[in-house]
Amino acid sequence: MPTIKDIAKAAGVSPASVSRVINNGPKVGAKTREKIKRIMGEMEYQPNANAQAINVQNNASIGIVLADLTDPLFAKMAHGIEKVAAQKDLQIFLNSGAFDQTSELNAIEVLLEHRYKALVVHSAMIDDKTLIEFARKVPGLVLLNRHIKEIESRCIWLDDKAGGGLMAEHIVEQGHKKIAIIAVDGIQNNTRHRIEGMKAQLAKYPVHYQIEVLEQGAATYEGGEVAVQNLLARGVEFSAILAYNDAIAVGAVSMLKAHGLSVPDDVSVVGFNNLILAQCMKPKLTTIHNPIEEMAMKATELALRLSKGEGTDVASFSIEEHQYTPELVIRQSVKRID
Amino acid sequence: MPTIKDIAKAAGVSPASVSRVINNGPKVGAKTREKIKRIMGEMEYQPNANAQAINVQNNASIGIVLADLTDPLFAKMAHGIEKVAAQKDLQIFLNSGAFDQTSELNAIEVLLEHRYKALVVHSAMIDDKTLIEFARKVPGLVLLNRHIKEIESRCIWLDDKAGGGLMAEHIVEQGHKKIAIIAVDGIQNNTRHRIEGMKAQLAKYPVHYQIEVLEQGAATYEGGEVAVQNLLARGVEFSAILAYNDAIAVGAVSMLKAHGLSVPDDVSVVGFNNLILAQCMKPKLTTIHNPIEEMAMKATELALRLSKGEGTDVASFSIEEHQYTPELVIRQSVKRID
DNA sequence: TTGAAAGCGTTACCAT
DNA sequence: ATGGTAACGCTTTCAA
Repeated sequence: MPTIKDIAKAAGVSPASVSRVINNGPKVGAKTREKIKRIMGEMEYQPNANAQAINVQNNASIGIVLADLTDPLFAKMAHGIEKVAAQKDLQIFLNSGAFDQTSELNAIEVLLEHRYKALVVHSAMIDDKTLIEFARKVPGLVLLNRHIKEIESRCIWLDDKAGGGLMAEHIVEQGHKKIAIIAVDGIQNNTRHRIEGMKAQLAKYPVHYQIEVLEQGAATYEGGEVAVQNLLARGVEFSAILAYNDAIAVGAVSMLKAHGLSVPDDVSVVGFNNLILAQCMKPKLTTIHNPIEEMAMKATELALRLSKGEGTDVASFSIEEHQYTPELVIRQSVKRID
Repeated sequence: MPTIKDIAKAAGVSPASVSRVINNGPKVGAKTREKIKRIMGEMEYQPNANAQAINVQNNASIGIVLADLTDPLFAKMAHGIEKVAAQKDLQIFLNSGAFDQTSELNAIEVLLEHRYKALVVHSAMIDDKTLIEFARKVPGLVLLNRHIKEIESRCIWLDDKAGGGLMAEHIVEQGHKKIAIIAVDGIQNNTRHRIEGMKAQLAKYPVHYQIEVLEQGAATYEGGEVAVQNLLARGVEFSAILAYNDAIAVGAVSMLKAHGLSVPDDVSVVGFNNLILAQCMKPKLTTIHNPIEEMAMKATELALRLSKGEGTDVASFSIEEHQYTPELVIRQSVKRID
C-alpha cells in the first residue's frame, strides 16, 4: 500500500505537495496537481486516516454509544444521528454497549482513545456520578435520552413524567377506574418518572391502580404477555392497562385475547413510543409519541457544537431546548366506559 | 491531554517503558510497572488509538457498512455482527450507507482509509463489478446478504430462490389458484430470485398469478397498503398474496381489512423474514424465516479469518457454508381453500 | 530491566 | 509554487 512518500517519489515532487493535493489545499500548480492526481490514481493511493488524525487535532467524525440496536426505538436514534452526520458529511463511529455497564464504559473509552470530539451517548447502565465525570472531562459529550440534573445542559431527554401523566389522564377521562400499570425494572429513570407522572394524575381521581414490574430487559412483546399472565393469575381487576412501551402493549393485547378478553371492549391498552408497530397492530394502538429521532438529531448538533467550543455559556440554557414533550396519539385501543 | 512522553517524564523513565506497560508487555520491573501505572492513573492518561494504529499493521476492529439501520432486518444484521465482535472483544466501526450508491461507496472508502482489515459489507446499491474489484483489493472484505458468483467464497447470502419457492409451494398446496405477488423494484437481486423461485413452482400447477411491483424503497407497511390498493383498483382477482417482506404483508392485511376483506378467510397472506412484527400481528403471519443474524455472525467470522490471511484456499469452498436456507413458518394468515 | 533512537504516514511551518 | 523537515504520539529494534 503506497504512502505519500511513494507518490512523491513517483511524481518527482515532495511529500508536502502531495499532501496539499490530497487536502485540496492551495499553493500547487495546475499541472503539478494533475500529475500528482494521476499518479495517485495509478498507484491506487489511499490516505491513512490514522496518520491524518494524529496531526490534526480536530477529529471530524462523531462517536456514538447505543445500548441495543435491536430495539427499534434505539434504531431510530441511530437514524437521527446518521441524518445530521450525513448532512454535514461526517462519519459515525458506533459502539454498542449491549446493556451492561462494563461494555458501555468500554465503548466510551474506545471512542475517547480514538479522539472523537463529539460524542452522543445513550447510556442505560452507567451511574450518574460516572457520567458527570465524563461530561466534565469531555466537552463534546452529550447524553441522549437521559436527564442528569447536574449536567442537564449536556442532556437531551424526554419529559417522561408528562408522558406518564398523559397516559393516566387519558384513561381516567375515558372513565376507567381500575388500572393496571406494566413497568420495567432498571437503573433508568424513565420508568420511574413515568410512574410518578401517572401517580400524580391518578391521585386526583378516585381510582385504583396496581403496578406490575417486569424485570430488566423484559420490555418486550413476551414481557407484555407475561405481565398480563401474572396480573390475571393474581386476580387483579382492571379495565385498562398502561404499558411501558408499545412492544409490551402489543404482547399484553395478545395475551388478553388468549384469555378471551377483547381490546378495547373488555380492556383498554395504552402504549408508549409510537413505533410503527403501534400502527400496524389491530386494534391500532393508542400510545404516546416519543420524538426520539428529533432528539437524537438535536443531541448530535449539540455535541458537534460543544466539541467546537461553542455555546458553553450556562446562561443561555433553556430547558425547552433540552427536554422534549411527549404527545398522546389516540387510536383504537382505548374505549370509553361508564 | 498527556502523552506517553509526559508520563515518562513524570515517572522518570523512558517512553519505551511506558509503552511496554500500556501494552502489558514484558521486560518491565515490577516496581517500575507499578509506578508508571500509578502516574498514568493520576494524570488520566488515555492512549491515542490513532497513533497506535499507525505503528501496528493490525487493526483489530471490524468495519461494517449497512444500508439502513431503521429496517429491523438490518438491525438484526448489526446485532449479529455485534455479537461476534463482543465475544472477541473487538470494536465495530459502523458506516451507514443510506441506500444510495455514492454514500455506500464512500462508507467503504472511509473504512479502508482507517485501515480496517475485516469488512462486512451489506451493499444494496453498488454494482457487481465494483464490488468484485473491492473484494480483489481487500482480502478481508465479505459481502453480507448478497451473492456475486465470481466472488462467492466472499459472500454470505440467503437462497432467495428457495424462499420464493417455499412461499409459492405452500400457497398452492393450500389450494389457491389466483395469486398476487408484491415485489419491489431495485438493483438487489433477491427480489428477482424470489420471483424466479415462485415462478418455477407456480409453473408446475394450473394457477394464475399477477405481479405488483413497488418502487425502490417502498418495501414498507405503507407500500403494502398501496400495493393492495392498486391490485384492487385494477380489478385483479386473487385469493392469496405473496409479499416481499413482513412489513408489506402487514400493510396488505391492513388495506384488505379496510376493504372489508378478512385475512385469512377471504385472502391468505404470506410474508418474508419472520421479524417480530410477524408474530405480533393478528392474525399471526405465515412467513419465511430469514436467518439473517446467523448469517451476519458467519460473515463476521469469515471476514476476520480472511483478514488474517487464513482460509483463502478456494478448494475448501462449500456452498453450504455460504448459502443459507430459508424456512417456512406456518402461522395463521393462510387458509386452505378448495 | 531499561533507554536511545529510528521509524509509522501525515501535516504544517519555514525556506527558497 | 515548491521542497525540506520538524512534529504528531506511539512502537520496536538495538544497545547498554
